[in-house]
Amino acid sequence: MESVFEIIAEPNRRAILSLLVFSQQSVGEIERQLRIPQPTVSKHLRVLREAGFVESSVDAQRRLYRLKPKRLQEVDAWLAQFRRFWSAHVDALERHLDRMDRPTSTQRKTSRRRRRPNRERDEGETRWRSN
Amino acid sequence: MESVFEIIAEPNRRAILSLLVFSQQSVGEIERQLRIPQPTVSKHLRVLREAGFVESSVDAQRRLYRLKPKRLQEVDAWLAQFRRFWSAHVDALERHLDRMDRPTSTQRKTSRRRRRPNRERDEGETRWRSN
DNA sequence: CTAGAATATACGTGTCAAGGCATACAAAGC
DNA sequence: GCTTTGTATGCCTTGACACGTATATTCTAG
Repeated sequence: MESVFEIIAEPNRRAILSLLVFSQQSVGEIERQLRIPQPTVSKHLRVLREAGFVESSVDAQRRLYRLKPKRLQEVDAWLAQFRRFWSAHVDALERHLDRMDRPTSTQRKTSRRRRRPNRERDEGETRWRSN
Repeated sequence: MESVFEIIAEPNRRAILSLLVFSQQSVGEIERQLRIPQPTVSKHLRVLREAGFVESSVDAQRRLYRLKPKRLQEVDAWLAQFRRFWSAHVDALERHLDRMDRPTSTQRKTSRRRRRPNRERDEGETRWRSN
């Protein structure tokens, strides 16, 4: 469980991180807000701390945990490689919509655009180059 | 294994996604580039497809897989809540550096700034408000 | 010094998913 | 038809890891 992604795969850990975005919190506060048993909270905090997502300060018997940005930025960095793709994809979608027949008024007469082979949706496969 | 984060927690799956950013690929091509046994590749592709990360087209006996942006954008959306925090944190760091003694030339004489209680590094806790 | 509050850790258990291997399925080419 | 190529699936084992419960640790207060 070293990788950033395995760490944030756990829903409770993500919840904890989301909590800490606002301000530092003690274990008990986290426990109460998220309704998670205390040992579970402590274990997740340990994982998060050892992974460098959070750090803690001692305040009497309390421990205050707060966010550290570095590791989450790693996720952001990994995601970066796909951003180019997104914009390209959005452009393609727009071009596609532009090519589509609009069911609005002032409809063109016979200008049927060339149909794409066949478009079956979601989870389906698209037959492509079967020539 | 429904959540976006569990899906991308698997290193091979992340590798596959990174590959597909450039262009669509057949199972065999992925297998050869990543040096992963073919059944493993197929299983991961199945997971990715059912989760909506990729889609496939049939090309003769090949299947060409390509990226779909939506799910990865969900990760980006989750990450968004932390971006505010990052900039705030960077600002704080800058202010901190400004307050620090610079070990450069034209050094002040005895102006030792107040030491923070004790600062033990990495994984350590910071003693805070123990008064 | 004792009681209690806040947090951490240990241990046992169940679940789930990844990987290896064999095999099934499908289309192509001869 | 049969063989080859490309891909999917089934079964089994193994290893993480999350959780619950109990207990240890540490600090405070009185």
